[in-house]
Amino acid sequence: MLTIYSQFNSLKHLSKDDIIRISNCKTSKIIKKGEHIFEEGDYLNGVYCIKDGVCKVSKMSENGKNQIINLVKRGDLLGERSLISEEVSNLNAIALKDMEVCFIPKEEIFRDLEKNASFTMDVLKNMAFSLKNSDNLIVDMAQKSVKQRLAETIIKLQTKFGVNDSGAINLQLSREDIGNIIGTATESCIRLLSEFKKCRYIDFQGKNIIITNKNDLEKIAKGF
Amino acid sequence: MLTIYSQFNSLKHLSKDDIIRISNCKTSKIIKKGEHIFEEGDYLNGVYCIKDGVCKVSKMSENGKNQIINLVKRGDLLGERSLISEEVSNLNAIALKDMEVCFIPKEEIFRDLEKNASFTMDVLKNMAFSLKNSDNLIVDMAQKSVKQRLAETIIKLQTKFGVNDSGAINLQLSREDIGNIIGTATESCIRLLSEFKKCRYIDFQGKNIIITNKNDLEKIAKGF
DNA sequence: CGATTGCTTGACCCCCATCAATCCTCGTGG
DNA sequence: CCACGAGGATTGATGGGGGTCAAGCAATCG
Repeated sequence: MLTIYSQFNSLKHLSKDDIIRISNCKTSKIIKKGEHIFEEGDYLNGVYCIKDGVCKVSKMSENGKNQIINLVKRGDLLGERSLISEEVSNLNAIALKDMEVCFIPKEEIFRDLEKNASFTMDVLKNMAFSLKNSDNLIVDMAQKSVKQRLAETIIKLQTKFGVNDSGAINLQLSREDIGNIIGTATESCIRLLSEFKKCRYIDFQGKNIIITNKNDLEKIAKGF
Repeated sequence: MLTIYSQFNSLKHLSKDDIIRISNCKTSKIIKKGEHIFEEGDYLNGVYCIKDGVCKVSKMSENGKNQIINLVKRGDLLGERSLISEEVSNLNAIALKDMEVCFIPKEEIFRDLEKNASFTMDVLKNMAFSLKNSDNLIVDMAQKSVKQRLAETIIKLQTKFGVNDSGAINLQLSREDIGNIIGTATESCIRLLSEFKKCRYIDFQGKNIIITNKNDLEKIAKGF
């Protein structure tokens, strides 16, 4: 459901000097859980490189409902898209855990884009990859039931964030957030989660989710 | 709703020589209405440049339902995404009118991408633009009602394809296709269209749609 | 001129949004 | 240390949107 895989990890194709230059950027920032990195309408004068933590990337619909488009974690870049299209951001980025982010000014990025063909190609490939994921997400949103989407989302969350010692998905999400990922009301989301628990597909550790029957969960995601 | 605007018109930044070289490509093909240009799983050894006609780009969901992701017309490129990520296509492209397409082999595109920085940057910008549209579409699909999506789609179709002499949207779409664009059953789509007609927001010329009250249609699209 | 395909309308019912009430949990201050 | 308040989680009740099946109608085509 979510574009789970690490996007925008384009830095790996930069030369060693480039990486050092970028790592030494002066403006490394701490963002606390719940604070936003940027908001819809902000002009991003660069991109953010996530050194640690996780944030949700979301957008308000015209109906006033919130939709989470992506979850971004350590090693990902943030704001690349708006920078390239040279527009204000159309998305909000809010920390789900305390974060450490490093700001890379526009000029440095564009310098790389101009001089470093393999960096550009890599950005291009990541963008192509994101685009494919977005297209898949459109299809899922349009055609799948809430139950299917929830099952798929749980699986993808585990794939992306892994599990802790108890086997629970290694990311703290409120029920509301989960609802905003799959595009449904919080209550519907809760009801389905408790149904999944009754059927022993999942279990809880506090609010966190433990997948106990991945097979059946996958079947549900595919519509059985 | 749809990503209506011309994407992938990256050719404009190519040098004159490049354009001539590309225009002289030998493999120009005629595709008849209803035929497909490529299918899910096809390996695209290049991109298609649409010289004339319109095609729908769609994807089957795991439920077996069809979702139209985009409509592509004269001047657009097709298959750029799969080429860049060097994967088989995840989409189907089927002609809605008779088409003339020109095939540009992979090697030529990659030659341009390597040598022509402004071409690459332009591809990048188009990709960023597509990505933004896809994100918006995700939000719409997740949060808006079918009625809202239909209203929005009608407006965008008119913006993209213009109107003919009678003021009807200049593109022949079956009810099923419209349903597949907004992600709903054909019957629901028909019912809403006839409701819109009763309310005098739209009218029909044969099967084609004429917008008679764009204002109210826009209000509906925004949720009033 | 049958026959196939697409359009339209009706009936039915389930999924899910919404509103409301209660419970739980955790941080804060007395 | 406890009381209390606020925000999140949960459960119930309810109604409407829209999916689905079915039947009739229009139109296009060999």
